[in-house]
Amino acid sequence: MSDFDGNFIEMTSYWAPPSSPSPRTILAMLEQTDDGMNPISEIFPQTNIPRDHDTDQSGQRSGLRERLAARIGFSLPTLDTENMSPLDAFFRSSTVPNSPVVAISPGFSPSALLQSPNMVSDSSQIIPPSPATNYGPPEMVETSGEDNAMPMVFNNDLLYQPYNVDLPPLEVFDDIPTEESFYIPSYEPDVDPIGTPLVASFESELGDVDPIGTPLVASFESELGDDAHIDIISIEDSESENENKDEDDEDYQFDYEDEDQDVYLDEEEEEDEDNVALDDDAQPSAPKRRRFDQASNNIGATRTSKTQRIILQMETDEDNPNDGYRWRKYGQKVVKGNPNPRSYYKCTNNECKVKKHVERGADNNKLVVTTYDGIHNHPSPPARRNNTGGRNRSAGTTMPQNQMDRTSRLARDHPPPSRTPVEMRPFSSMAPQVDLTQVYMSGISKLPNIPVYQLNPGFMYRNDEPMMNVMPDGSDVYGGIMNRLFVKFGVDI
DNA sequence: CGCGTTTGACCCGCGC
DNA sequence: GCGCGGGTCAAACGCG
Repeated sequence: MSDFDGNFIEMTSYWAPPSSPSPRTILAMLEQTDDGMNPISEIFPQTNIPRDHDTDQSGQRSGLRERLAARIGFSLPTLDTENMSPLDAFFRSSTVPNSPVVAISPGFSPSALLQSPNMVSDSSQIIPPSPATNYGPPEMVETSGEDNAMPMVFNNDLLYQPYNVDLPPLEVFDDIPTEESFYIPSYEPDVDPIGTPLVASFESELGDVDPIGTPLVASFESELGDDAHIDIISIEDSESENENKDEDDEDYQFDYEDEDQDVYLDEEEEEDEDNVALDDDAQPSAPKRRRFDQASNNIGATRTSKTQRIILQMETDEDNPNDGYRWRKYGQKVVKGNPNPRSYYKCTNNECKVKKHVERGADNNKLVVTTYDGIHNHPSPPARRNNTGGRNRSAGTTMPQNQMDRTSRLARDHPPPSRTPVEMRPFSSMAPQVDLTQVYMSGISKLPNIPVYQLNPGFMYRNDEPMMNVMPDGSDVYGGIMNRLFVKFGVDI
């Protein structure tokens, strides 16, 4: 089965490092009228991505937009990136190519970056990282229009790692490759001035109903407040068990190999074992997982979709970092290879099937590995400040009422870190938080040096009132984009 | 009392 | 077939 039939294509390695365009350049490309989804090759003319299986179309690959238009008979409207302020400012400010440090407005959350995988549905949009963004000293770029701009550090000392994006064979777009693997940079452990390099990996699967979905993660401000910085290793879509199981297994295997090989580059040697555990946990869990929602059903046993899985590793003192959504813990288990228990959470939204599990690294207790499974079909819930009940733990996200007590069990393995109540964090209770959804939607996911980023909590919270700068209509922009992208396709978003 | 956590039992898939 | 291990359930529990 060719990739155009929904099979995966592999593009994991061996690309010729192109020069890196600045975000501005990319944005400019994206803003091109009538061509909001330019093939990456136009942006990265030097891009030379090997295609193992799609030789048939490799020469004629056009942008997603074009192909979609060709397939469905109408043209995809261009995204109005002009209205994406401060995103706009964010990009426009990035006038220095390869700048590892980009000043952005407060309120921007890195979380939206996690939402990008679904958008990268065209292999032609794959943008390999630029070598120019590596091994060089960080540069700071000031935003010209934001008084309260905060630096968002895009790591510049990076190792290339495979960045797998395994996209599902959308029925309507069955001629679109479903898996893409490209490289994103990751931290060089020794050069991180802040702390131990973190690794975050994304695994994504698409839900059948919601090809894109709402932001899986609203924000990670809370983590950022705790010496958190995040690395994104990979984004990949993994088809859940059932149909094409054999093929899935193959895909998994392939991807695992990639990650095993590269993810560990970020980790300390002595943590390899731990990483293996994490990786095992992160990926094969899907196939091993119990039949999906057997009790609840719609998707049920005949689920043909993919579930988006995003795996983040970050350093934070929070056991369950605020990501903007509310979660209910439904289980906890000690998994093999990690003395720290893994906690299982479900999104508290009745109609949302998103789950996540959180665990601390076996060797690094500050390392929190959060695996999101699924895509939220709703926006992040509003803050519940001063709400009835007034339970602190309910403010915006899960904050175990007895977090401190609960973690006492963990304390026997490691001293309890100082934890700041979520509610006391500048962003935590300010949901829905504006995130980088717009960035993602407008193509930032294609930026070579964006997926791996580092946030300096000090900068993040420099402002006492960061939310004042949050883009007030972020959700509208997001919704608008969603509509413009999918409404015409008849996709229920 | 409401809401969320805790925790042991159970389910399920996988590998041997 | 069996054991292992990850994931889930659901009653009990606890906090405000």
